[in-house]
Amino acid sequence: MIRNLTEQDKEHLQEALIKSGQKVTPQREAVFTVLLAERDHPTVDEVFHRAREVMPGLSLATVYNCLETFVGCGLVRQVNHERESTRYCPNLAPHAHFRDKATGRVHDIELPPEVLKSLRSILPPGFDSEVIEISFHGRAQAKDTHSN
Amino acid sequence: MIRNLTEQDKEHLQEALIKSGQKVTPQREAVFTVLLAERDHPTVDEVFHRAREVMPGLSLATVYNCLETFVGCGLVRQVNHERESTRYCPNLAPHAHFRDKATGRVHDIELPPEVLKSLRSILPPGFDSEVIEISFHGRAQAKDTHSN
DNA sequence: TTGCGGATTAGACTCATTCTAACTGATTAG
DNA sequence: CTAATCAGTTAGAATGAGTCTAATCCGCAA
Repeated sequence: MIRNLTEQDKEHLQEALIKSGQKVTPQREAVFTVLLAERDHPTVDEVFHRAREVMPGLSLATVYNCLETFVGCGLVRQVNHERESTRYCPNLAPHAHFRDKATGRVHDIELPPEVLKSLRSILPPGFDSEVIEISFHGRAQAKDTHSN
Repeated sequence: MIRNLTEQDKEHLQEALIKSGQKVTPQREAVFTVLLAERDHPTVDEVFHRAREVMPGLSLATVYNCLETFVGCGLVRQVNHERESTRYCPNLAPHAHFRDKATGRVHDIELPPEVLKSLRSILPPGFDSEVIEISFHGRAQAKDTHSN
């Protein structure tokens, strides 16, 4: 299930870490591998259990640390919905999230630049936004739209 | 600072509560009054302390209960930002939120119908959304834009 | 007056997340 | 080499928002 990182992914990880002055460690590789393997917006706990299958000694604190590091160097995004546990997503393209009321699943919704632009345009002068979070909440009757 | 409800607000509260089969109580009036008095998106704790000034015996659990009731009957909206404490907002018109990085303040941003529409249009067929949450995060150099 | 049911209360509890302090292991300095 | 340094990891304790529980309150109807 959890296959190894491709050379490309490995380089991507290395580059991002080194660029922000951090090291590549086995734990970070394991956590990153888990994130890429199944892009279903896992919680920290889910990442923890999946990564443990590959690296049994891994601690929860480390998973928190790794994920925070990845967020810090722009490798992954946090996804929050109401006050549920934070989920993580390696999709870096600008996108919104759709939270399925029935299943709890999170789907990525592509966000065309013109929509993004029209959103930015509603900000009054003097407001400068770096991040825009958009999340839908409702029902999806879609078959398994690979949630990414 | 905390003035009493206007007749109109009182009726609004009564109507919403009764319509969903619940009672008007002094506690609910107090909490609602606090929400209308200062529309700065207070946390539960802030509401609690403000309401206590007027009703010293009020318990935190009741504030949670009241706010949940209000959300349930559509009197107020919850505002969540990342995993910080939930905030409450009596502005019912469709609007987005702008979270000021520097001050932590939340400002309401009017949401024109055409922008809302363009947002809905990015959902693939089969996705049906009842709620859309939009939150900006950045810096506002605005003077005190009455955060509502 | 008695009983019923919704509302309120204090305090215990949960659970995601953060913190702490000890430990590890690689790299650098002497 | 050997020691010092330092980022990263670890287990477990601490935090804190929110929820649950069980007892009590209170207005209303029989």
